[in-house]
Amino acid sequence: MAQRGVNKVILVGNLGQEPETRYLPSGGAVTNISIATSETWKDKNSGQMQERTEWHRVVFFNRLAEIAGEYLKKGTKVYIEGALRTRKWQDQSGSDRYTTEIVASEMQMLDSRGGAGGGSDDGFSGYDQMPEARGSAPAPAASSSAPSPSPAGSDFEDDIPF
Amino acid sequence: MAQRGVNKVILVGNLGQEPETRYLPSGGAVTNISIATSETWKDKNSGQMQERTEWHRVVFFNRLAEIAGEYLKKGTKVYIEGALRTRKWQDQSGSDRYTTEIVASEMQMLDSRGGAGGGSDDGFSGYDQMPEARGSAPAPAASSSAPSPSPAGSDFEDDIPF
Amino acid sequence: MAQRGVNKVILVGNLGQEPETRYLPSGGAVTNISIATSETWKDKNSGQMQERTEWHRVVFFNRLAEIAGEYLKKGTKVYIEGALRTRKWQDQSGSDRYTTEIVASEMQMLDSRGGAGGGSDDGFSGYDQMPEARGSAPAPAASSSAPSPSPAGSDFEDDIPF
Amino acid sequence: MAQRGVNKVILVGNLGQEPETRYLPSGGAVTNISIATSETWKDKNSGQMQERTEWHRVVFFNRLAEIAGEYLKKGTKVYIEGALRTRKWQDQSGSDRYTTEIVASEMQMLDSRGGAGGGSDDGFSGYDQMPEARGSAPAPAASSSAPSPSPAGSDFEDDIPF
DNA sequence: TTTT
DNA sequence: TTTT
Repeated sequence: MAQRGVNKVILVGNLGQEPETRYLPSGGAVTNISIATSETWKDKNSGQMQERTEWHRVVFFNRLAEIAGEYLKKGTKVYIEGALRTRKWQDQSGSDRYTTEIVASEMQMLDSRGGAGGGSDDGFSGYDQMPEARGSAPAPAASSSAPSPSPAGSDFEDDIPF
Repeated sequence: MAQRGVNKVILVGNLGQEPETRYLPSGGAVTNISIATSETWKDKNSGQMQERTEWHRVVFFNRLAEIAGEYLKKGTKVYIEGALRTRKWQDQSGSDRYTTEIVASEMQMLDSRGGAGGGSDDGFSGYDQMPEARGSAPAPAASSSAPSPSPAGSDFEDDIPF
Repeated sequence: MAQRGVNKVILVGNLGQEPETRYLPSGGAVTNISIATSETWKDKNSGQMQERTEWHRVVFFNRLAEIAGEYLKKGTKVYIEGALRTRKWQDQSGSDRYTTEIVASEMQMLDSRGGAGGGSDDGFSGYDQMPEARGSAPAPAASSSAPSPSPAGSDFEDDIPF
Repeated sequence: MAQRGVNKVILVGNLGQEPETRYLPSGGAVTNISIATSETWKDKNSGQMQERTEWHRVVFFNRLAEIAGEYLKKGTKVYIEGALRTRKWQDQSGSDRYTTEIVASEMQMLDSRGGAGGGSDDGFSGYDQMPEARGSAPAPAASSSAPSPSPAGSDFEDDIPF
């Protein structure tokens, strides 16, 4: 609820594999995806182009997890906003391990209309059925949620500007 | 509630004057502040240092507006997260004018404890009483709100990592 | 070169019209685009869905301006990173007017490869020919430029992690 | 130099300990810091306030590394902008480990004037001597660098707006 | 109008 | 003026 400091991550990348959704004892959904970003540069010594791909583990909770699990696919390009979280866990030998993930609070699909006019027999056509959403807490039985910046009431007229 | 595209602004700057709070007919608070950011560079021709200050109009609604109106002061350094909104209005001659503002959805005071050891007889000491908050909609009688990134439930233990 | 405070804008939206490129006396290119972001919400009173579209003026300089002018088209979805700048100008009656723009420092095209394997007879296939770039200053005869986050040298091996 | 996708992190937090600077064989500086962000929330079941602190490993290269090593101290509040990078390394038993860090590309000190009028006998008074900077690549012998958004040339007059 |  |  309250934040001290700022912990914000913004990613745009493509899913490297299908999302994985599981359910907590509380019933809340948890979906994990892995998305890639990459950078290329020319090596100063060899003059050769180099490429480096970074993989990001992203986790969604609750309603966002359900949406992500349903609409995201391997290869989908997504915009993700979230926060860094490093989890501690034990490997088989009992020693501590740490994994850093992005806990998503917002997601938007960036691919256009489900594939150039063809196919998509599940009827999903891009932005029509929930391809964007705001997150909520992974707390037990938490509901989805989502307010914020948001529309001006009738007290503030807002027209097309320029 | 739903966003198509991303419209995000992040600012860190100082208030140029005292915040101004007013109330809508609905009872909701609206606070305006103006904050400065600046950049300096060396002019290529003259070799002289140049400075340019940018002023940003920021508007808060509802609960955030009350907090901003109460805790921010002229000179305060703040972190603001919000969205761009261009409002249309008419000047005295009836011609259209446009003003672009940042509708704040999150705010954090960045100054440390209440001001150089002196005064501050209201007992406010920096981070102790609400110096950070999340926004909600300027809709009539909207409540404050605030979900997001958020705490891990007991299903995910999270300790100090390194 | 030096920044006091933070002045950052992140946008993802579609161009409402073709980019407009012009050249400064110095020879530097300047490209303007207008991109839309929108939000929808259910009105509390009427229960009706509402939509509000926000239009953002974005300006590119120099190399980025050339790339934007060449590759962006009406309808293109783009990621933009930049800074807010409010310009003062005089209208025909000589009175002061202000226009707020986003001075782009980074741009990425988000549309996928010109349509699922078909067509695209101009040979442009998405990411292959410059659809992303970093900006530089609008200073006279400024060159393009662009370092930052960046690749790890051989001192830091970086492989695929998970 | 070129980015495919977006990999951006924005942090505001305090250093948990003194920065650690070392030098690569190439002569380039590398500074590591650890900064904390935290969030508090009320537990739904117990009604108790909970707090969770997240620690972020941040690494600076070259010129930024020198500045960070010189000016940042334990407790300093900083704004960091950077990119996520997961490094692979081997522990003593030879098994693979991964560490995720933020490679800083921009840094700003947010603490005000060196301590409320008192002390600071090194003469450092906040923003006067390099408390903000942009990063460059960790490549061998890389120089510092860094342009971007940036000042308008004389072709664009930019005055105080409102 | 801030801040350095 | 875009997009869904």
